[in-house]
Amino acid sequence: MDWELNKKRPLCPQICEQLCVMIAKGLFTSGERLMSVRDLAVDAGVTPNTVQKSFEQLEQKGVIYSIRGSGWYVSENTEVAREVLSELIRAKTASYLNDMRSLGMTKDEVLRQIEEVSNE
Amino acid sequence: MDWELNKKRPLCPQICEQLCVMIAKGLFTSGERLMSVRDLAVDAGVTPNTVQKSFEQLEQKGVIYSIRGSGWYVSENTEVAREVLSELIRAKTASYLNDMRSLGMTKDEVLRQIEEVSNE
DNA sequence: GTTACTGTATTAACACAATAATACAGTTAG
DNA sequence: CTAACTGTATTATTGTGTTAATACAGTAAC
Repeated sequence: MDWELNKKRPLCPQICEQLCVMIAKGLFTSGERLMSVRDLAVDAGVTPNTVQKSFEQLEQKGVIYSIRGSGWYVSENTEVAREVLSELIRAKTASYLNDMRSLGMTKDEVLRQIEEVSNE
Repeated sequence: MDWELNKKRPLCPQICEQLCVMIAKGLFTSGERLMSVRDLAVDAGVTPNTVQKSFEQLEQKGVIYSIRGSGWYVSENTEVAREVLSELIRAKTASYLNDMRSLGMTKDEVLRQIEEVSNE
């Protein structure tokens, strides 16, 4: 699995995001066990510490849960992952639009820019 | 002047961006003197240190220049500011689209999302 | 029951952005 | 000339995200 983490952004939230995407896509089903903290750390090229923090944050949102000594598992309700993802997309879009507005761009100019950058 | 700096993002680049916007908009003309490092720091609510760094970065790009003991001035060619701004907008849009792609969004879904968030 | 895996917790170290407090050096206006 | 402004440089401190190296505790399989 390729994590292609962006080194310019904090790694912890990126791992959270990618896990949500995978659950939302159905790559992991309800109750399924995830990779161990240590294995995922090696796989993603980060420290176990960072993975542990990511898992804890997803746990707090109800996306996954842990069984001490056994592993981390996907929650019964995978809809939670989809909701977390939707909100994330909405927030990132709002942030992007806010940035563009600060740079003096109108909505139409933004849309044109997206078309332009898409065709590269 | 309201700087409305986003505290979640590094302040130095934000000051650079806003200055470019102002120059690009023609609020400052060629050869015009900018606010002093100290005054702008008070105005924007940051340290003189941060403003100094912002100015130096813009100087390196050819947007402004300094006369020691006198002040900072807008370059003769204000087109440079517009180019810097264009590239910034392009980079931010590319980064945003990359994020959306990582979150499993297609271009059309992104466009729809922008319409949706715009109407709030 | 032992071994090898799990999650969990703690402490130290590092890099980066920013703050804070100065100090030094050049300019400009009175 | 001098006083009050400029830009510039230096050093220390803070907060955050991350790495690193352990240690402890629970689970599962042989």
